[in-house]
Amino acid sequence: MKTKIVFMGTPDIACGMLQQLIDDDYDIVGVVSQPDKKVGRKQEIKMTEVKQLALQHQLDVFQPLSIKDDYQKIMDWKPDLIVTCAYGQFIPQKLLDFPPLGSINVHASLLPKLRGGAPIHWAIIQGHKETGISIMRMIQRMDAGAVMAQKTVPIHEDDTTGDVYEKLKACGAELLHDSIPKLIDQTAEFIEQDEKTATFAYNIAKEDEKINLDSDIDSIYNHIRGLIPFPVGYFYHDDKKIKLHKVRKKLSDHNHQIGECCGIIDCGYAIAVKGGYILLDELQVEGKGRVDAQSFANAQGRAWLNTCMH
RNA sequence: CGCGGGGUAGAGCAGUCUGGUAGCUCGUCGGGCUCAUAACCCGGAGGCCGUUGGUUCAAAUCCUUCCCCCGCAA
Repeated sequence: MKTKIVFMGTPDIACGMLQQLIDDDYDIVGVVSQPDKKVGRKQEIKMTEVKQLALQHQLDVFQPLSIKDDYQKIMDWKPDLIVTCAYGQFIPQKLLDFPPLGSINVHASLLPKLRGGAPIHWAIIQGHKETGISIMRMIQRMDAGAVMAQKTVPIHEDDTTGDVYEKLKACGAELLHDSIPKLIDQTAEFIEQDEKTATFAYNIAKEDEKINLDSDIDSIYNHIRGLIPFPVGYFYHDDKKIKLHKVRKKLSDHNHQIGECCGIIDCGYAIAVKGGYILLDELQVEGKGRVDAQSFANAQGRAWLNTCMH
């Protein structure tokens, strides 16, 4: 008899895990996701990525506004196991304890480091050289349950959050594929996390997206690439917001002011900072479209030469 | 009716307030210079100035209809 699983997740990365469960042919008795939200200027209703994938496979989808009191339906599905990944709500202990095989979570960091909602972003912003996937038992405290499996993934110097995200999505699916059989045959070993070394990676807040040009070049570069492709970092020119979609860095001595626009260097639009230049390859001025460095330099960037970003 | 910016040559923009010859940088094509070049010089092609209606002798520019793109807020 196939193991009955309820999957709970919301954004795209969770789709990697759900897809793996589908490929591994488990009996997915239901999928739980956050309620659909209105997005964009037109406030159109958008289904969560997990819901879209679930519907493609004719799976039952449940979207409680608050799962705190609204989870009877999940128990009615009678799962043997609950698998979550980036669901977005705290799940009641009663529900976590309900499945015979328990409830596990796939988290994109090497726990106990970077507990929370944005582990990939913060791993890069903080300049980590590696991160990974952890699969652990769910408990009430966020990402604090005993770990049963971990796998490390390297972060290269120029990786963006998008790059690492892709690696972790694949890595997570693989680890999940290997882990569930161990739960089923009771061979899984759970190791408690060391609370003393726990760190946190809370969701990216508005103020986290503002790039501080006064920092050193590595911190700035890490900060920017950690926010690519979403939500994207920015700084200002006068009162215009400049979004940074694609950048490089160039270590170099110079006599420019911090934030000064220096025109095209190595095919990128150069902004002087402590220790070198941030080379913008793709940027976007508030109210305008996304453009490459050369296009920007042809008009706006030319007018801004010798003025400063901040 | 949430607030705001914008639609002008293949790309990025100026010009709009104050109506009167379609402009800049890049690309592209041709020619020149050079040992050579992504450099430099000369020349050319390429525009219903988003759409509808109006005002005017005359509209990219002023008023109006609709469409589309973007930033913010949610």
